[in-house]
Amino acid sequence: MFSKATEYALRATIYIAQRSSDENKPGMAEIAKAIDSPQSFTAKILQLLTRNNRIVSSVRGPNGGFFLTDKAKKLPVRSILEAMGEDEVLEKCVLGLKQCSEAKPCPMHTNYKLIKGQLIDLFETKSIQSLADEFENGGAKLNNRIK
Amino acid sequence: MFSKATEYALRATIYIAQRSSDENKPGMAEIAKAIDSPQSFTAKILQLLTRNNRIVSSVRGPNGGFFLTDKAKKLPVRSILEAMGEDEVLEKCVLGLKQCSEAKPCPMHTNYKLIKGQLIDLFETKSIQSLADEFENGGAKLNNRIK
DNA sequence: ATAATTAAGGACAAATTTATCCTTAATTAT
DNA sequence: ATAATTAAGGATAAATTTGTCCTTAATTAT
Ligand code: FES
Ligand code: FES
Repeated sequence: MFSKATEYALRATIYIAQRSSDENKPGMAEIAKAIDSPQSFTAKILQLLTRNNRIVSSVRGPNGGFFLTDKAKKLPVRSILEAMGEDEVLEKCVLGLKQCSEAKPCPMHTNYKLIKGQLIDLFETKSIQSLADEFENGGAKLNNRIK
Repeated sequence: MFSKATEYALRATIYIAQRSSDENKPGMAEIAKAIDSPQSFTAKILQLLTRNNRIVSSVRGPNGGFFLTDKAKKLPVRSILEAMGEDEVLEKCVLGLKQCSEAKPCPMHTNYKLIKGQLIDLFETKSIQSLADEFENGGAKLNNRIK
């Protein structure tokens, strides 16, 4: 559904949201290990998310790392997709027509639009914080390396 | 959601299902034009779908082209995804964990699994024929070039 | 039989995505 | 101030996806 880059972006952001505080900010090595992603590539992705502090914030130097402002934590998950330039996936025609519309629907449109609506709703309603909470409770994981 | 290759595969197969008969079998040029896809690339994709007549059948020579057997028309749309080696998209974890499961759910799992279930159901329940019917009725399109 | 037509298939090219590595800049601790 | 730490950023490479082109094989019409 999403590119690897966006998957890493989602997992990394959720991890940072849950693990960062004023005293403790996770760094690249920790994050990449926790979400099971290639470190250098994930670093590049966090650079995107950090531009203008749109989603993620960071500090350099000893004890530096990444964190989310309270404001950022309240953002809908969809804002991560937007920052990654991949949120059109939610609006796209499932058969790849140039636009998904009632006016010129593809043969799957009538059935798919219901699912599409729920997908959009999910990504717009759920906040980054709410996912971090699921992670914190211990019920949800951000990796599943075969043990 | 799907690769371009799979999008073309879906549109091409639906088009062939509706337009082919014993007397008239659409050829590559016609198909690519009708579904607004690059002809040579689409030809490669139809080669995949034609292997062992899994989904699409073909005949070479004058008045040759592509068609679907009655049996093939009854296949679920998911079988096209399978032939394209892309049906794991339906089962995948939305955050890219190696497996989507109740045992090790990601933070979106609880919400996403409902949508996922509907997606799987849609692709397993809908037949290629039923989509061809929507196209035939004229209500559904397989392209939307900006006119 | 011959020529024309059309899909099959191989080789290759372009574009995009994924990934690594190294240098620079900022910040902190000493 | 100096050294250590950590993110930012540039350059580049590898892998995958998307796409084209040309030759071959099968079939049909004449
Ligand atoms: S037009 Fe295809 S899903 Fe809406
Ligand atoms: S584990 Fe992520 S969607 Fe099921």
